[in-house]
Amino acid sequence: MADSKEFIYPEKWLSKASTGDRVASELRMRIISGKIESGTILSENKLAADFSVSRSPVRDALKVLASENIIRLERMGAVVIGLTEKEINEIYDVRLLIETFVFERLAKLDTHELVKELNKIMEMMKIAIKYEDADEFSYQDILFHETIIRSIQHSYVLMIWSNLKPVMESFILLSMRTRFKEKYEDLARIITNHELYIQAIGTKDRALMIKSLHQNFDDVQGKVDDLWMSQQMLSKGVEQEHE
Amino acid sequence: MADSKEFIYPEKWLSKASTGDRVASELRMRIISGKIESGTILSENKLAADFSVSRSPVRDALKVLASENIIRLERMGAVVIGLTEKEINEIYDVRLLIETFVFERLAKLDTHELVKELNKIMEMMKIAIKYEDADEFSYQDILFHETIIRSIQHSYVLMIWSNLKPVMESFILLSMRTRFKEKYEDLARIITNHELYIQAIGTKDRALMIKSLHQNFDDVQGKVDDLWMSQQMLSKGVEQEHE
DNA sequence: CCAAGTATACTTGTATACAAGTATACCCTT
DNA sequence: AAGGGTATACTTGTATACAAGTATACTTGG
Repeated sequence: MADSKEFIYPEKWLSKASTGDRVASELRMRIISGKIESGTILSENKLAADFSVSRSPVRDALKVLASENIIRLERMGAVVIGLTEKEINEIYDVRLLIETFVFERLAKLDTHELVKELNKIMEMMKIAIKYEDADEFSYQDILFHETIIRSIQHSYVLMIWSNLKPVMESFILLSMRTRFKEKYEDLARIITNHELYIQAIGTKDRALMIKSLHQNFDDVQGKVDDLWMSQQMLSKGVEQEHE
Repeated sequence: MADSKEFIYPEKWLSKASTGDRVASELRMRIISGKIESGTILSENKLAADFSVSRSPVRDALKVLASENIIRLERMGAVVIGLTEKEINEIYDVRLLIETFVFERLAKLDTHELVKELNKIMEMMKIAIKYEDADEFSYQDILFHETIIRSIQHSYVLMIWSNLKPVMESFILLSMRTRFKEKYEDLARIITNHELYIQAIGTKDRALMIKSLHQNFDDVQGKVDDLWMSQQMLSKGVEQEHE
């Protein structure tokens, strides 16, 4: 899978991944970042040639991306859907839905171990900030939420998360990379929000949980939108003057 | 894909399906019905031989079933998970989650067309009962809920439904087939519940909606359990005397 | 008889080949 | 010149071939 274009998905996250997974991850990033524009028609043969692999892993990748709702498989070619503001809002609807569900379950469980685990992740996130490692920060951020969701051991809620995760991951990865460069001060607030979330879980304070959840979302959503749009503009070849 | 064993998934639902889809549908039915026991290890080669197809469609099928959480892909072979009572409860958790979400959205929309559409489906269901067509009844039942979910045009909620649907479909299909034979009187109550549901949507009466939803679930869940277990027992080779 | 190492018979993942179907473009006829 | 039909260059879906890795079983040495 050697290729001329540089890859934007972290190599280190693909240590044990199959070629199909690699193609899927990279395509996903290119679609979500806007490098591949919404509406584009992807051909299995063309992609196989681009990535220097056979059609088999490409087919696998397209199936995966279709199940994530960022492309649509049609008779002739796969049509790129991408992430518009509408889709981003929808994703957060679903996250809100499952995370509140998870919280209700957690209220009935012993959350001691979970809180400990989450605190560990927080430490990791802080170190990632210190060393300006946007990818690592994103990884831990995703892991944070996944840890919470896994803790209730609900296979079908976990299934929803698994379907959402790759898109979330790409989205967060891209926005964090931008923030680490342009809005470094945002990160402190993200940390604070997560700490509120942990506190809510520890004390089983529903009101606090809802608050931190919304704050988290508003933060990510509202503030990110600008970064987001600017990044998509950027990728569409609109050159920015200010060096 | 000619085979000695008879298929339990309705042929007519596969009119335009690929071989991979056919294999997936049939395997799903066999797993959920208990014909293939939980814990069984499936091999791509063996399945390909069983269904008289190549490995390609079998691979596709296994990937689909894995995404539905009824098998688990491992290093050597795919392990059948199946549907225990735990999974069934979890599925209904998720249905409750998304259907209540959908209802909240519907409260803000004009539901006139939707109600009309749902009434049409109800008529179909009644006719299916009249002609004792369990498969058609199941089809319309699934369609009923899918129509409601589709109506709010939320692609990511629809995605959740799409992931859940095949398993739901198989489950409902199996339990309806049993009911049409053994508990024919249940069907009238199902109709009543659905009519309540339509009424709730028409009047946007949340309390009524919750009530009919729960009634529907309690009905399907509580009462079906016996049928269910008996059916699974049956398939495990426990021969019943009473002809 | 037991242990260790090798050989074998599996497994999955990727590549390639082939068949069937579809849209496009070109050519021929009117 | 315009319309219809055919040819072609695509597309996807399935089958087969091959490579790399893993568990099991057997054999061989102690």
